[in-house]
Amino acid sequence: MDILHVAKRARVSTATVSRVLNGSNLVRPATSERVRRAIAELNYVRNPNARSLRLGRTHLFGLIVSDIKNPFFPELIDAFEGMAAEQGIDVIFTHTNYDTVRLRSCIRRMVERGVEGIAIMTSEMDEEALQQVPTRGIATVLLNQPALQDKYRNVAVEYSEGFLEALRHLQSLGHREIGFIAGPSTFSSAFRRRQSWETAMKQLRLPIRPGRVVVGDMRVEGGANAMKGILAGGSRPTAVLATNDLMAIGALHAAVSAGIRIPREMSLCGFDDLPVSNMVVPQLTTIQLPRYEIATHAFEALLQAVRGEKQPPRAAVYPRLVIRKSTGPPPK
Amino acid sequence: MDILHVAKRARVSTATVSRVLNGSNLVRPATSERVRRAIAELNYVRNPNARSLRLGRTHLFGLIVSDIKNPFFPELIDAFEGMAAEQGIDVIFTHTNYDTVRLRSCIRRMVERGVEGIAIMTSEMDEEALQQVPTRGIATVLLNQPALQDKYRNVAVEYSEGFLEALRHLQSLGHREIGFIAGPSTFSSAFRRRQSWETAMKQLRLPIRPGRVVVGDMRVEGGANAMKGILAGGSRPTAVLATNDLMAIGALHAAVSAGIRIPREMSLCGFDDLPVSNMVVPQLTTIQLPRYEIATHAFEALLQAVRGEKQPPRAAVYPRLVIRKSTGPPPK
DNA sequence: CTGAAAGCGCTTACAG
DNA sequence: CTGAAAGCGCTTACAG
Repeated sequence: MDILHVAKRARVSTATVSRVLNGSNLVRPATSERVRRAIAELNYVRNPNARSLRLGRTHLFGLIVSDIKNPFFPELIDAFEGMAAEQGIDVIFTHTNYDTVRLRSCIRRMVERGVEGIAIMTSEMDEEALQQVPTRGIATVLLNQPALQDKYRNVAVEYSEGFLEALRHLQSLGHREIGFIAGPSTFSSAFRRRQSWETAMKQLRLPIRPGRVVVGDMRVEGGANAMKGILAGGSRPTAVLATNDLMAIGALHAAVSAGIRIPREMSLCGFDDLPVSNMVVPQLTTIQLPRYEIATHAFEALLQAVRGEKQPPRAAVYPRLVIRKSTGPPPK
Repeated sequence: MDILHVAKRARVSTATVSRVLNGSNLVRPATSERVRRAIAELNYVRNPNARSLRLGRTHLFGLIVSDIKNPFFPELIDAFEGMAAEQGIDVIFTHTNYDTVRLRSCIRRMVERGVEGIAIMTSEMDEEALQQVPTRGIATVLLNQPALQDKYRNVAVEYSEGFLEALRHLQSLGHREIGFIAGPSTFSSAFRRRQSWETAMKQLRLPIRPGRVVVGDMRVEGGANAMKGILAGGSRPTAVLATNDLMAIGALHAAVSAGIRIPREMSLCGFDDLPVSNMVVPQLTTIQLPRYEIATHAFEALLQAVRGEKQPPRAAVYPRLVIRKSTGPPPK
């Protein structure tokens, strides 16, 4: 009953204190001033639970990512949290570790906590886990889940643009024989990237040779192994594209260990543009996934939903090539 | 009044529903079962605000870091969040961007949200910003703020151990002329690291020469510039230690650009053991700051405080050397 | 084992 | 411009 303390000290009713707290303009300036002083003197902070209970609003968003240790996410989280802070919204944060079961419990926790919106920025998805959400009328936005975009807000990633750009770059440098380090096709995003690569290859009439596509585990090690596989193969490609930067870096290590100089003897291109890709020698040419934009679209979608504004046209995000030092003309 | 819905459907009072919800054992199994069914059928989720208001507990912790994009933090956040989830505690998350003013508003937001504990894992600190916290009886734990450890719980980092170990390693390899890339002494952690380096140098009777200590901005660029400075100087050290990995990587770049091979012509050692340090070629020898342990100590301290357990002996964390490929014997 | 009722701290129509 | 009072959804002594 803390607001009562303030009220007594300022010799007004709790209603008046509440009005001051909420910036109502139907309080006489002098009264308002008295209340303000009492608040300051008492170092009063209002109880958010009572307020939320009364108002039926929590000003809380939930943010779920796969794995905060994956350097893809921090910037996204950073941007999301920043925008929320500006709107007076707090965010509770959780990660699934790429585990669908954990996804469910993450969602449940958020629902129980009474969030008004959830951004599920994970690559793994489980439609059943989402069932509990719409029931409660909680706004939801997903990352790159085209299959679900009729039911939930979605931020789509248009991979093909990025691959086309990268392949054009390589082609203009003179490359034709281009390998690909894919991710496990059980990861929907890895699967989608591989498809986009193939489409782009065909569109540019570049040959897709058997043995030129090797699968890695999405981590540095996997990239190194994949590169070893490529090098062990018969005719060696003059350029290699990797599904993500971590594997591109692994591939770089393997190539260097095998005495192959990058880019003089082979060009290498990653995908994501993680901060690391700029710290490695040679700095990695890569396709940048615009993380900041993803965060912005996701947050805006939630904000609009919560405000009851009509749903915006589906948000999409376009990867772009960042040319650095790991690509160059093929050896003669 | 949603619990009433459940009560009606199960033909009991709200008190009974509440008891079932809270696992009270004074409910007849049959009744309990009926209530459970009603809850499931109605897809009921209890209102956390009403509950918290009544109980006076929020089961919410706050976590403040400097900058989530700094690779030092994600693992810490990850571990903290994981332990919280296990205890049924949610965490609201915020970052200061190394800005003391933002620190204040971060703390304020957390206090207003009613967190039961705050972990302030930032290098910058502002004692005044903390004033508002203890007033409310909110448990607080800081990272490496020895000056404040009588008033707040603190996780101390014992830098000297790490530097001694690294310097011994270099010394045993045959190095005597060792340079240091320091951080701005306005950063308390950079200042502390520099002091520890000096102490360790003296302890091992290694010479500290003028011009061998260069200051960088803690980022990759700063490290590169610092290394250029060192190379421009007269007598070149055979080994260089950097205050953090990012600057060590910058130094590596600068050395490579200058045609200096690492470690053959110069040894390089970082500090932090960021994931990047293992991805760079050559892989970086570095002093590992145990992020997971920091998170554990911080969380435990908060948990104990909230549970009213008596304060544990001050927690400390010891950096350890990780030897990789960037250090070796000095050139003849 | 179960229910009626008070109360957690706030906000807001309603009345003046 | 201000106050008295109801009510947000829960939990828990109290009484039975």
